[in-house]
Amino acid sequence: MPGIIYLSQIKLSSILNQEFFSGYTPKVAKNLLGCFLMREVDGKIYKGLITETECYRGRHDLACHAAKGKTERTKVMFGEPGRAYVYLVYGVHWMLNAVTEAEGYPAAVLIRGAELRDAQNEIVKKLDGPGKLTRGLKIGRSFNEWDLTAGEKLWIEGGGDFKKRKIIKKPRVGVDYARHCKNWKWNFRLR
DNA sequence: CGCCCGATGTGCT
DNA sequence: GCACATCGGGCGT
Repeated sequence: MPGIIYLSQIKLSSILNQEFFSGYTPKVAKNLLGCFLMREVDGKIYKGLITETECYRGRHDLACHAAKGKTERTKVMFGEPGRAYVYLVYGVHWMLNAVTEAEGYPAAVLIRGAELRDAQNEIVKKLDGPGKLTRGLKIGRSFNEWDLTAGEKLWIEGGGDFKKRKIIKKPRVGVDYARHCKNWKWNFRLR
């Protein structure tokens, strides 16, 4: 299992499992802050400390793609938690989401920002924006429906002391069309 | 900082 | 066929 560090039987870092993703989406979105988005490319492992996430939840959420029902594109959001939902916006940018909640309930967390860190945990590059993030980590359509809990190619590991850092809540980005839902403070950012 | 607009897959008509 | 989109880079203020 890649990336797991054990010290005197204490698990310091671990791959997030399906149970983690099966929770209430705003809570999962907040808990993902400070976790590490891991990506393996040609045998090299890259890690990004997640700094910004956004919650999309249920058919009643007009900003959520599932509000328009289950389609070929959105069906993965109705599936099992812990899968990746990857789609294209504006014909240019790939968006990486983690599917959440119980199977059958459509919801996901959009990963909007991360800090690429080296082995010394120093910031190498800021991937501040969902499109920049997928470009920086070479994530594209092939990862749609990817099992993020398997610990291969693309997965997420629990963070350390991130809960001590303050979380800023704001309305979601780019969803002005979503009527009353656009005001919901479901964008979460680490300060 | 704000505005503009490319570039194209998706879903509806 | 066509309107619209979970954006980002570039340029002007």
